[in-house]
Amino acid sequence: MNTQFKKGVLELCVLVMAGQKDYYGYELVNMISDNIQISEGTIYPLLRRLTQEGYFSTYLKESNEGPPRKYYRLTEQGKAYRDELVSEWVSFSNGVNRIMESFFKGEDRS
Amino acid sequence: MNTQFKKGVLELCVLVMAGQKDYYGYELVNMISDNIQISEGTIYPLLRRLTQEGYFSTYLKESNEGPPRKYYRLTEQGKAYRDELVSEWVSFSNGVNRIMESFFKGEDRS
DNA sequence: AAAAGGTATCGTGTATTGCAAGGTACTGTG
DNA sequence: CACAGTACCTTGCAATACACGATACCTTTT
Repeated sequence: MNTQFKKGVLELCVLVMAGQKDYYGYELVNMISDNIQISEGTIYPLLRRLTQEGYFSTYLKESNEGPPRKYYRLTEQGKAYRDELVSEWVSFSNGVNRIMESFFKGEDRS
Repeated sequence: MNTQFKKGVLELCVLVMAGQKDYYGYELVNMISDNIQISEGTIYPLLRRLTQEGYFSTYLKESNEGPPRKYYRLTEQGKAYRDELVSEWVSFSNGVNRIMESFFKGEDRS
């Protein structure tokens, strides 16, 4: 899997997912890796950065299956940033699709 | 515009576009920037790298509107790489869409 | 209680790549 | 000649995914 495709998009995914309800890190890792090939070492630094930037608040909660889990809650600032990112993503992916479509017309890529 | 979204995707766009017919650099810059905000400083180094990696062959052609144009032709190796990238992009963007869709259900993002 | 295995988090260093900024040079017009 | 438009190129910086490793807790087994 091309690692470059993931740049910025994983941030978008995390923000969108955490906008629905609070998740803990390991849970996000597993949910994302069901759809995209990623490793833990990618998500944890990302969550830390987004928290430092004020987009997440965190709290700990005990678990009966292991150590306490750190939950991530999207702040108001985080919601605004998420909406901005989503909007940019829609605009960008539309641009890419326009390019791809017009150049695949009548092309069989044999 | 989030610069991170573009990582890897511009390479994909250039390869797909040049797969149809030969283009010169300035032409590619203008065509892409009609759909996505980019600058020359992004595309020229990209074309040079892809040429060094054997995905493009180049030739010069005189122009009556300015200096000679350097045309880029996709090699067989380039076509194989392009097809691989396209396949990975389809797989990746489907994964992202699955995540986005499932988390925007019933979400009004007020 | 010691060992093993799964759960959960965090930090460091590296490689890739988009971009701003700047430079070179050719052609045709005023 | 000056200027605008065309066309190409290079350097240095910033962002960030990932590999790798470390820490630590819990439950079950021996």
